[in-house]
Amino acid sequence: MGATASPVTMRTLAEKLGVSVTTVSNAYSKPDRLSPELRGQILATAKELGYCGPSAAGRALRSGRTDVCGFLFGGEIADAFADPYTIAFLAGLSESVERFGASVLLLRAPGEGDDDELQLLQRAAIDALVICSSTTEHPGMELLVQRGVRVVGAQQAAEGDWVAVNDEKAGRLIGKHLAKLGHRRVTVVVPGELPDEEPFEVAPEEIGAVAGAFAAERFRGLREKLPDAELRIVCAGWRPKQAGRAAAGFALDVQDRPTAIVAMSDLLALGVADAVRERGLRPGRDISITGFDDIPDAAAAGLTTIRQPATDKGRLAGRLAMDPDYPQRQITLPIELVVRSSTGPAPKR
Amino acid sequence: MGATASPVTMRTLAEKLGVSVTTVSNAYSKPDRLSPELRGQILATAKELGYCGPSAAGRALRSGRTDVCGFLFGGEIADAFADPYTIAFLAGLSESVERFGASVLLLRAPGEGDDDELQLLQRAAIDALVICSSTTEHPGMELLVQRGVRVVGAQQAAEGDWVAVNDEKAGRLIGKHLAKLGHRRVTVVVPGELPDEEPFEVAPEEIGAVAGAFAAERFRGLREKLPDAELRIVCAGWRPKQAGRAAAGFALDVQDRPTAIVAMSDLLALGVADAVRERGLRPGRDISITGFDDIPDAAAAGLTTIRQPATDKGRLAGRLAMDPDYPQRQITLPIELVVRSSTGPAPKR
DNA sequence: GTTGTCATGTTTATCGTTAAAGTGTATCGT
DNA sequence: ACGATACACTTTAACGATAAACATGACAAC
Repeated sequence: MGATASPVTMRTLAEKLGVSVTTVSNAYSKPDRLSPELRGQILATAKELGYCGPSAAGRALRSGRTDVCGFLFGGEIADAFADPYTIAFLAGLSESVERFGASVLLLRAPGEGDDDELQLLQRAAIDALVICSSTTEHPGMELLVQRGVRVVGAQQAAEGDWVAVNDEKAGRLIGKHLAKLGHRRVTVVVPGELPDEEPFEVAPEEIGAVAGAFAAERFRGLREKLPDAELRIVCAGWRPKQAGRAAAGFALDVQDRPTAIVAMSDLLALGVADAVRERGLRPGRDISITGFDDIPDAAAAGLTTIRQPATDKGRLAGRLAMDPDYPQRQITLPIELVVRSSTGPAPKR
Repeated sequence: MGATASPVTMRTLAEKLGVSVTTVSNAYSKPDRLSPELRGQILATAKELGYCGPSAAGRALRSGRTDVCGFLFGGEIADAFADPYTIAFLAGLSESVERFGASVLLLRAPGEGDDDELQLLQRAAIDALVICSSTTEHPGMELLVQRGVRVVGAQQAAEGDWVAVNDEKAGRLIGKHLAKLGHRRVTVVVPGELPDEEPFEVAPEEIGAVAGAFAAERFRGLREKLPDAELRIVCAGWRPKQAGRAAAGFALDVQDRPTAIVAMSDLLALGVADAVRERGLRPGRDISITGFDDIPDAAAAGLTTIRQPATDKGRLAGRLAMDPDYPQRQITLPIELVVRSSTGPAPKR
């Protein structure tokens, strides 16, 4: 009735049963430190009084653990989650984090000057942070680390924990494939922020800043296998349609169009393929297209791509995040070139 | 060096500046309660000492607020997030929750006997919980409410907070449309758990238990407008391919096949449409198909569907979740029948 | 001159839990 | 029969922050 929502705490239980609060606590977190009978009684009384386990706040404050793993992604949530790769990664992460009795907190990467976002990230109650976005460089990362948050990246680096693929090797695989097919004029489509919604050309030395270190690595590998090719780079935003427009503006509706387009993700590649077909061109014959990730749609679309184990990547990232004692802190996962119909010999002209 | 990570707290700042801890606290959470100069000093000192704002744990314990909104979804994360509707909802939710300076915590709905999942949900440090899954009925919901967590549903109910559409009306819209086109034999495809990976037929009175209350409501509306039609219900799992198999088994490869298939989501409808085309049948001519949600792919596929504002739904859910004073606690959003080419007159036979 | 109000702080008392150390009894090897 | 161990608890002391109430001086209103 008038009784305000009774705050049932461990103390309530302890008093009712005539035991110490610590014992109640142990009933939950250290079952082997009290007799099974007593533990049974405590749990039964808890159920009876409607006590639902140690309060997260109290536990977090005292023990320093929150059992929450942050998931940092760039850009808008709708864009990020539109990519099956991200979802597969998140699914793996969530699965493994769950095994440690923890949950995943969604966190948007703060923009350059965005102080609110930064605060949200800084103050977040998390034990660890998994970074899925293209860049591992983010404002305020050092503070997080200093705060004791384990940061796990998704790309290779000299220091820190990460689960990644060898992006340079991936670039080499694509480059070798295209070189063998005779391509000498290639346009690379990378993701990135579009200030005016318009795609723009990127200089090779700026590719890391625009699209992330992973793109720079892949480009390096590509260049290695196509040393004397004419390579251009276009930043195409995050969405497939934007990629289509970018391809149109910088690769399809130009004189001396490239014979191949290398997209940094399958999602972008599919957008490019659409634009190609709209112009009556045949992917793999008139122009070759490659993607990255090998999402399910890639197979259906016959897209040549690099397969990377997205779900495993997430799973391992979760493991590094939740288990500080896991020995191997830098993990490289295998990749594989999957050749389908979207690539073929460079047309002679 | 040997210095263990210094735990910089408000006290550190307070002592260094010779002010009270409360004042430091106020510098962060109640800026108008101290002079701007002092606040400036405090913040500057904070930066200098590497203090990154009030600890979430301490704040949560004392104030009772966590600035976290739970997002509860059913099934596997990969399945849930494969549906553009869910993502649009989540994007809206995330956007509005962010405006309140909070973040979103992913939580899986606990299965019947799954105690671990239940604990994860019960103990989660959240101020509010938004339920996106088909059912609002979940074990342990009362305890959450009792704990003071605001629960926001995504379907109509007599009590509690929700943001939803009128599902019965949606059913009527589809029913009326099909009735006018002369359909008298209709199979309804609903989502749900598949115990053996096999689709199965569902009795009308069980539809709520299998697929959720929303499906029952829609069926009721459908039945109202097709009073003397022959209606069958099939549970098809969560994925488009599963829906295709279900349609095959219960609607396409049977004698006296229905003239229309009503799917409870566009995702399922697209799976059905694929199965239909595989058999050389033409959607909208040989057999009519309807979906639900109006996801982007629906337009491309020419799918007749019910449009519902998924992102707005998420946004408003976030608002109800984070703002206990928001006056309207039960919100019905508009829907609209979008007729495309996947429906047409029932073929005579 | 008295009272009231405002701005700007401080003091005090927790929020609910767990780590660390301590207490008392039973069991065991020698 | 002795100290050593193990067990099953209890006591003590925080973890870091904020709500609520109280203090102080300035300034305005009457």
